[in-house]
Amino acid sequence: MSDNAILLTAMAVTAAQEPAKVSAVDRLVEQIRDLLRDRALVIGDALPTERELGELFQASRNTVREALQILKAYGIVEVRPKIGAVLSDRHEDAVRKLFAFQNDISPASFLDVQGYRKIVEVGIGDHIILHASAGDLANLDLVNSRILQVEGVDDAAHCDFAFHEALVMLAGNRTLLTNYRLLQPVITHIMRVGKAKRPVQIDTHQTHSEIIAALKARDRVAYAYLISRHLEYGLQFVGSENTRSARNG
Amino acid sequence: MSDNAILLTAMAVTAAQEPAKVSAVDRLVEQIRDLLRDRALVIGDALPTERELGELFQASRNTVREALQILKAYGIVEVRPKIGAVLSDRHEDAVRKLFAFQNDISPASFLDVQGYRKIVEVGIGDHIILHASAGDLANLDLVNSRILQVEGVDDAAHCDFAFHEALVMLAGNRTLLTNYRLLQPVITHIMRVGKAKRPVQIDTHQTHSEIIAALKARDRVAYAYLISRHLEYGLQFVGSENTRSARNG
DNA sequence: TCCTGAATCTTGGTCCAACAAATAGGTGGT
DNA sequence: ACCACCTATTTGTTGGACCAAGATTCAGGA
Repeated sequence: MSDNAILLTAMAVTAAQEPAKVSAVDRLVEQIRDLLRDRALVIGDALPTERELGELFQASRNTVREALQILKAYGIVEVRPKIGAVLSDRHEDAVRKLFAFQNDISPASFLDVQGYRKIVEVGIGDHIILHASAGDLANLDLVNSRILQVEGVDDAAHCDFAFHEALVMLAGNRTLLTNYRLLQPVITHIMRVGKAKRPVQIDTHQTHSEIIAALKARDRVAYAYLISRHLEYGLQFVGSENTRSARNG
Repeated sequence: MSDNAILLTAMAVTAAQEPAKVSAVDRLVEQIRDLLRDRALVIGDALPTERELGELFQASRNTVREALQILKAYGIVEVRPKIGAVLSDRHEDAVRKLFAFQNDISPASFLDVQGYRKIVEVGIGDHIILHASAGDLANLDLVNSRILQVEGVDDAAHCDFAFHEALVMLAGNRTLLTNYRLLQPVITHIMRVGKAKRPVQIDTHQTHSEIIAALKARDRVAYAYLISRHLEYGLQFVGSENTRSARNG
């Protein structure tokens, strides 16, 4: 139940040193979060109206609105006209958006992200080989087959990502999966750039198939080799790509 | 009826295609971001005052303030009384805070996070062994030695984390390091819980030393074994640990 | 001239009142 | 029972007001 409470307490302790001088807006953010917890609201439930919140916590409606903007930026609530603020499940989207914000995409970060993927996707090989069921691997085939059925560069990139995401899923670690998904905008962007140079759906599908085959054969050396080569292969197409148009969305 | 349905659908489609209806606050957020880019401001530079921004973009000061709250939540700007909004480098902190928000801490996620660390910290072994200089490894010794000089559980946990962070740093991948740091609150919390049961600074220092020795010997098998055992060792102390709540004020 | 300290001015923090826009929910007609 | 309309409520946005704190200015003394 109060797992969040534990975390919040820990965060508050680490972020101590604050001499009690806190703005009304920040106070309201905390109070509204407490309200959510106390009332045990679930996704979709509505908060009190802005005026009610203001009266409840002795604050002006403007202050309430500023607090709600923060909660909204955090993906905790969505505000709809006439309805008011409702509890949202957009945390992960908010985190992803915010994370992508800092990654101003440059050729250097292309290399860096691919290096990250290499560490992760090679590293999970052992776990997949030891724990993945035949059904899991068949599902990989299914996900991989989708890339043959799409046309645009955009869809192909998403299918490509879906395959690698499915791989990471098989590692059976939620933390890793969450972190990997954070990079989705960057990774799909890399894939788009690569596929824009030359449409290689069939090649991609073939390479993915070989990777799946290595997993089915429980051949960890082959898997590590194939996935490494696969990730390095994509790099040659993102050489000196000008990506000044890094808009998030 | 079907006519109406078709009409409504068409309207919905056109409305969806056309996101021209955007709130003034969101528009301001974009405009201010454009302003930052156009003026090529650097960290510490000040934005125009709230009143000037309002006049510049034809918006009320309250609207400007709501936009600034969002930018502040994103860690892009910090607002200091009398100075105004200044460009901030707290973006990573904002991401970390937001990320920690969604990750509840439960025994299950303790296990999960340790599993993540195992994948990552084992996975980077090869790179460290291949690329780390003698100076890098000497620096590891230095970081490790600090754990002997602190007393409290809190400081010990931070030193412990600093060592593992230094390890990840040696992987030479910024993306990985950023992701690893996202978990800092959770990881240090795990460490605190473990160390609270029994203070083991000397043991920790000894184990870290053995890990460094394996790296110095460029022995990848020994490294993988030692780091795995080290991470698994910590798990036995976080069995059913919860009750540390006690809400702060 | 240079330093100092007080007066002043600017700026963010908060609140209030008002209006516009949107829509949930009721109301009445068919 | 269904549908179009109306109303009241709620968010969206604006302009203005005041306060406290800090930056700026400026006068006066060494």
